Amino acid sequence: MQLVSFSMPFMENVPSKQTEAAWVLLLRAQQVLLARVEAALKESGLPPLSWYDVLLELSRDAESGLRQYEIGERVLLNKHNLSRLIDRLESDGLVKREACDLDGRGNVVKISKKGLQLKQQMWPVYAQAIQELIGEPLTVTQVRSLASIMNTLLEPHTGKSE
Amino acid sequence: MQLVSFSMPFMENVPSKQTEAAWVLLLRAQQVLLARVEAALKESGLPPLSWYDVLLELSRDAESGLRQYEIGERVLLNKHNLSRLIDRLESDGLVKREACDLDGRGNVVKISKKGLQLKQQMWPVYAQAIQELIGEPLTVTQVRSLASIMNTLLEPHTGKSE
DNA sequence: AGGAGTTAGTTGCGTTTGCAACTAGTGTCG
DNA sequence: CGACACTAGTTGCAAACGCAACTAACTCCT
Repeated sequence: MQLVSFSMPFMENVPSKQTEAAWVLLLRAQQVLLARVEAALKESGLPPLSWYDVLLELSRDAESGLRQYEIGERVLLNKHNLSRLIDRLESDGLVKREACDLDGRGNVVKISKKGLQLKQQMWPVYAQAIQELIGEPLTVTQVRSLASIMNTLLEPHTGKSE
Repeated sequence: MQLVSFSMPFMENVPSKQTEAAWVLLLRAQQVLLARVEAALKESGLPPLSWYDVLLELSRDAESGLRQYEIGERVLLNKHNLSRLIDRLESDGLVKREACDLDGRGNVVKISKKGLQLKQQMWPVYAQAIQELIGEPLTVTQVRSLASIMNTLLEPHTGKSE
């Protein structure tokens, strides 16, 4: 068997075994953690995480409200799904769509009293899950390291020089 | 404003700001990365990642095949969805269900020639995406750190002592 | 042996997602 | 102004997912 320990130009795009392993672990861990969070919410009779995400963003601009596309940007949801997610939130009385003066096609979404209540009701459950799943198993250093790595992954250009 | 810098018993379940931030970043990063991988596959006219996952596991036991529940364990997919995922794979001729001698209710799933081909066709696209998304932006140390942290998250009991 | 409980896998149903087509209002540039 | 390109949001349809109910076979226990 031939060992190739030097870097070969035509292999540049192949991930190392370590990289591959890290990816697989990231995939699995996120999958498991997310499932646990969703399970915790459901166990408490609460709606899924995506609802919280939207409510949280809306609560940050409770008076002025947000355009749908703004929510989409913050929550990383495409407009098709968002449109219907807001339908559901609205039909549950958690948010309210209002016509937008400045832009006749769009609308402004505002969170309602009930929406704020639900958000506050979800937070403790969510918070406890985060603490159990991230805060407790990891050291403070690891938490910092995790945040830093995820930041790099989200903005690859701030990463290592090539 | 009152600053609380010492640990208070009744607040144990609340994540620190850092923990919360790390979780949000993890959520977002994984979401973005996964979407990019799926997009890369689709761009090349290839099926979604979940197909690769299953084909990969099956290729590891190509001759003997795997029971469905075994696949489910490895790929972290519940049986409901798995059953239908295998339906799709089978109707595309990528895998084949065979009656199981040892257990009359179950069946053994084996990968086909065509399945192996597809798997090999998907790998370069997948591999390049992993390299671009993980390998390139991160240093070797970060990759190792990422793997270690994800491992800890998957098996909380091997984490820090409390 | 035989009945209770358990496990493997499928199926039906309602919800959610993704994709593409569509409406309607905005902006731009001649 | 008026044609063209663009953006915000909705809707229809097909695929995928989650849940619960179901069949069938295995295990255990007496």
